[in-house]
Amino acid sequence: MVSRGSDRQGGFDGTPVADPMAKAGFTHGGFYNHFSSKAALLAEASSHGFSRTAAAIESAGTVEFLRQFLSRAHRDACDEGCTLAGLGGDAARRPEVGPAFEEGIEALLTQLERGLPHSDSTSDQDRGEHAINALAHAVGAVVLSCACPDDAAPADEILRTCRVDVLARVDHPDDD
Amino acid sequence: MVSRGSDRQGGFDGTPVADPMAKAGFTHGGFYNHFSSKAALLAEASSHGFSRTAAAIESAGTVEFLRQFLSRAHRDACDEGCTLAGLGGDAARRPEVGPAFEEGIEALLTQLERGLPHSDSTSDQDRGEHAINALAHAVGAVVLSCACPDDAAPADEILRTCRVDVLARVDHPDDD
DNA sequence: TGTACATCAGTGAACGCGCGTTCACTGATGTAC
DNA sequence: TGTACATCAGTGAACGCGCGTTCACTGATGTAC
Repeated sequence: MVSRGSDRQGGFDGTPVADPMAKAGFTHGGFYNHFSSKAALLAEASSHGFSRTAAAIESAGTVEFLRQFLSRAHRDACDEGCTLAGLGGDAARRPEVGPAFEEGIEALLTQLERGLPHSDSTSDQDRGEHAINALAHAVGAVVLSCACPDDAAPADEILRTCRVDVLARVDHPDDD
Repeated sequence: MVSRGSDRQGGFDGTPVADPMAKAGFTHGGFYNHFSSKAALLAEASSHGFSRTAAAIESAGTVEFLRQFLSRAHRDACDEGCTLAGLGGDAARRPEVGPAFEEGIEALLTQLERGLPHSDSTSDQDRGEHAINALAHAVGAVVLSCACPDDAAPADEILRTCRVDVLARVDHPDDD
């Protein structure tokens, strides 16, 4: 199994502003030419992350998006890439990102609701519930899987089991 | 809706060791009589948290535990109490807590697997998968709900929808 | 085309603060005799 | 019972470091004339 990063520290508090600046090829001094504060960067990164997720759903399709979301590759890249993975983390605690998250989650649910396969007889309410359940199930799987240490057996099993279940329910939406 | 804490900061990095010491009625100087480092406190708190969760399942029963887990009261108290809520957060990133999490999650899954209602014909594998799916779905629901700002509509709806679904599937384990 | 000036992204040194950690000290408790 | 001593939890001042933020400065780019 691929290691998910040798130094697992990171996170918002664990990442100095100098880091992203250095990665962009600059020194940290210029940071405040672009953001009013470190928290502002988090807010911007959050809504940008939601936009990218929305674009990914749009281009790959809802079902395929869920499949990729529940892949090992996505989980392993989660620390850097996935906005949703930060949901349970410090992001959710910071008031500055509240609007980005509210908007992002709501848009995400709407998009899933539209994109999920449904029979014609499915009510709007059921569609909404399916979207919520699929998203929560998928997010929980990734979060749980990420929480397991790299070499622990459950990490992959959780992901695999939930991928099978989420996709099965999405493909057969009218079982109860 | 009850506010989930006026200052949402907190988290591991956002909580000085002086805080828990003060809450216990001491000054921060004595901290190192009890823990070798701040990280050691996190590790101890994690495994203690898992123990409490295990005890809660034991005393309330699996189904009732899930119901409470997916209640507003539990979500609102999550910042302080729930170990699982920290899963997606900084806890998962710190190597020191790896063992506590691996052990805790595995024990939790075993306990759920044993406690979930099943018909006699259910295979061991299916039982295991049901436990994983229920846990991931429940964790994802709480994490998502926590990530929504206090007054946002989806916060409660996510919780309610997932509670209904998780409990329904747990009560009728043999639908597919 | 050339000169003067404004703008502004980027630099890197410095400031200041929060907080993890250390440490000399105090005072209470227990034990030996 | 009284005395001397060890132990040890707790105190609070101090240390040191990381890092968010500021700031004077540089150099490039654009514009007016």
